[in-house]
Amino acid sequence: MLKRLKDELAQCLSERVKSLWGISAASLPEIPPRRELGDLAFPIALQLARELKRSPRAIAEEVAEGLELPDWVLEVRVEGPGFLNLFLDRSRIAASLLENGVLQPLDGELAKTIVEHTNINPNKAAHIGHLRNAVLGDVLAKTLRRLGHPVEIQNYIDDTGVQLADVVVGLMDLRGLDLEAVEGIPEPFDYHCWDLYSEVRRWLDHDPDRQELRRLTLHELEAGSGLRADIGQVVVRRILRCHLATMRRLGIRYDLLTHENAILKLAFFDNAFANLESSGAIHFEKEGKNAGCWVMPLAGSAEFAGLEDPDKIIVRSDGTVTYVGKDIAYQLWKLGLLGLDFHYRYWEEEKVWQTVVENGPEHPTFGSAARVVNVIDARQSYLQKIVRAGVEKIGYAAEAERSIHFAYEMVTLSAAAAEQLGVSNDGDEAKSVEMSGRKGIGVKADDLLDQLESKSRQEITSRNRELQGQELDQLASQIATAALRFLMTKATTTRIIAFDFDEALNFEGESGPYLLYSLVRVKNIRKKLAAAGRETETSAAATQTLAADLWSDDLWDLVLTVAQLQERVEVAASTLELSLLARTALELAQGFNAVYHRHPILHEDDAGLRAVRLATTQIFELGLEALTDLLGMPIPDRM
RNA sequence: GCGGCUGUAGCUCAGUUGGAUAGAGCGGGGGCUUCCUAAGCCCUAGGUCGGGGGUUCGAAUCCUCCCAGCCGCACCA
Repeated sequence: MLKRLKDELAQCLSERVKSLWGISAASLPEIPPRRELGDLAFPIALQLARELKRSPRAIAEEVAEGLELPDWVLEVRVEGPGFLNLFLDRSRIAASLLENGVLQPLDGELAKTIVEHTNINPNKAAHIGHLRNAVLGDVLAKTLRRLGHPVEIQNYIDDTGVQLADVVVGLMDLRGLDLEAVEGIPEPFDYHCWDLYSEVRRWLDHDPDRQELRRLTLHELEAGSGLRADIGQVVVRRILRCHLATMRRLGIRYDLLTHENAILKLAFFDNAFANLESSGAIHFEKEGKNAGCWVMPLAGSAEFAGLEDPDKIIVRSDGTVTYVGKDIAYQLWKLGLLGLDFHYRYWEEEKVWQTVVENGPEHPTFGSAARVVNVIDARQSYLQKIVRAGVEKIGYAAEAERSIHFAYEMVTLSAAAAEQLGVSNDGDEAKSVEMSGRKGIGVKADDLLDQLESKSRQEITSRNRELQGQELDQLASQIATAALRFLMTKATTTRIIAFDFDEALNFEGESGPYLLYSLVRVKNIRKKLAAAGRETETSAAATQTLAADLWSDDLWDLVLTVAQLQERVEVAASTLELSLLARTALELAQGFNAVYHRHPILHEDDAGLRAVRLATTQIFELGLEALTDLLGMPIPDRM
């Protein structure tokens, strides 16, 4: 809501400047650092000082003199070097937040967005690096939906790749298991494969002749027939079930699982190839080191300046298609430009749609989005750029523009975490260590969640000794989920997270539990007020009539932050910087906890003070609940 | 070599389009519980914003040159 007020004020000011000096000037307000300076600050006089060759303060004075402003601005002052500061009608703004809510969908009909995330290779347990991807993707999807975008969430399953092939080789050739034996491996199957994968990698490296087994397996996986393909299918199904269960612990779900084998079987690439060839995006190389390949030239585009090899191979000399080639075809499908569709089947046990090769039953429409956001870590920026360039070269410049790579930095293990896991970091005491599925180095997602739940349980029982059983389990799970999701979202996307056990398991300070705790406090206040027979809330109408001096700066600060929520959520969604949501949530909780100690409600006898504190508490709750909802943090009833 | 990211308190990090006294958490020191849950609050110490130069009324933020670290630049994904 504040945004509309800001725009209106900016308009007033620019008209004022125009009438005074005939200059067009636009100035957006900032929030002054301290509340006694005002609620909104326009630096317009500072910007004009040069042009008008006058002191900023004098300009500001002149603008302020006789300035007509909307009636919810109570006072205008010139402050500091020449800021034009405004004081707002606190009761009115608070009332408006209670009346209209704190977060509205955007205006107009919005086009469909596909958010693709998680994309874990189905050959081992998920680790905490995968969690960063899934949490960011999920928070983005939730945020877009809340803003009114239709969103389809996809999870891409590479069920024909080398990683899967290696595990199949491990099961069959290293362990000597048949189909039935693989089915019989006890849970947790993903943990079993985690160990097997690193073991088979060593086994393969040990004797180069064994590479032939991998090649054979890969071939069968791609063809989709043979015992190796059958065992591969079992592995994919079992691992996928583990991954979906892990993600469900975090409240993460998908609309569609897209399987690579369907892309191959349905010959998606053939269509894409025809487009790539006829548009001249790729050509057949007759000589040189890429002889026999179909390549996409990248030279000439500034984006790819300075590459050693300016040509990207799309079809190999043996006729097989590279990852990038398949991904271009898939991206075209997502944008509705391929002219082919998958078949679909509903996976009953997992309650999710997945792509299949044969004609399936009635299904919802998938794909064909106006915008596609691929959540993939920053190491793959180069490949994502090529995919985008491919779409563009075919002639879909606008669609390429709406193919967005949501890049984020990876999760590594802090030096301390590496040491606790017994992983070497090359003798450098302070160095963090990259995780590696191939080497079996990493913290498994379920292990971390278990630890977080155990810690939560311990904290809860130390305060609520009577709690046990299902209720305790649920609270512990909620708190663990919140802790983890907050941990993954509070970091800015450009920063590598060096995962540390102590930090992750710390429930104090800048943590998910800290946020939840402040909301639980609000619930408790309401319970106690009800028990004492007092009003449990202040209505919007009553808030509007509260005397201005009841709003102390600390209460008002909280309201003002909530008033900025809409703008911040919109910025977070459009810039893909979701840490802004987490930071704002933290700012609210910190503000509230301070207010909580200074301004008791239950034990305050003055009705006016009780009303204004209660109104502030309600507004805080609206704000923080909106944010925790976007962050996917469940709110426990007690802690 | 080319491209991307990073460098801010002992540690982990925020810092909106250049603005008012550079902030938070952890850790350190000190305090707060007959009163809505101490997963909390308050006080305190701690800074050459990697370095030099420049633009500006004003620079952590923009430009430029250095220095350091991480990532990427396959007929792997």
